[in-house]
Amino acid sequence: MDALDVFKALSNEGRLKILDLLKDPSSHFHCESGVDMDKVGVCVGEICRVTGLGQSTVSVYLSQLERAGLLESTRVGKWTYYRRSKDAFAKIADYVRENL
Amino acid sequence: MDALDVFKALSNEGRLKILDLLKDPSSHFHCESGVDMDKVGVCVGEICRVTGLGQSTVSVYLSQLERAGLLESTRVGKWTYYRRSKDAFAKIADYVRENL
DNA sequence: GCATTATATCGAATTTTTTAGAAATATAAG
DNA sequence: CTTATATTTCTAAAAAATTCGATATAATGC
Repeated sequence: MDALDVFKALSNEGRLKILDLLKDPSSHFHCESGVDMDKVGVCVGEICRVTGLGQSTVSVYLSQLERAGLLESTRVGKWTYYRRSKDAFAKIADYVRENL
Repeated sequence: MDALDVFKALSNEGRLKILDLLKDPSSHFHCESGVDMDKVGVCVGEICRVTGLGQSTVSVYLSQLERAGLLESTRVGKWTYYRRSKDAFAKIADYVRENL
């Protein structure tokens, strides 16, 4: 885990907002293609729609969050679904408690 | 606690280095004025000397870290001694685990 | 093949952060 | 009160991050 990358990813309001929305996808987003958002994640376009941020901005944000290990993604057809990493946040909490 | 301020404070290599050095002051710094560094903290000039960073840079860094609640300071005579906050890091760890 | 849709990447303008040097402030010592 | 030292604040230039629109890539359906 690159702590600096993680903290940089977390030091932006828009990215924190996305992380928060992704805690409970089905209550914030809806999905045309019928995948289970709570399992597979949410596609880029939906995140744009809900946050009001531009498409390229959201795409970059999601890449940063994924590179830092906070999100995971799966490509299904033309959609890329992003979801929260299952254990990243507990690991970060442990890191903060033990190493920071 | 302003999480964004905390993560911004943590998203810089120099500031992370300072936090690390301040974990064990007496093994990295020495003190002319004879205060107990492990209790009171380390003065700005010493942090400049050890990190090699400019004095105004270090002063700004320390202010940012203090504003985010990660450091505390005490002025004694002409020196300002900075030390790690006793419980900030456990609180941040809890925040990450529960709210992020 | 071509048109459409979703996402990623590029390029550029804007904003923010970083950082150093200079000036200002505060304290101590003579 | 003057001088020396430690720190903070001011200023400004350089570097990095933000953000958008345009373009490129990838997948779908005709």
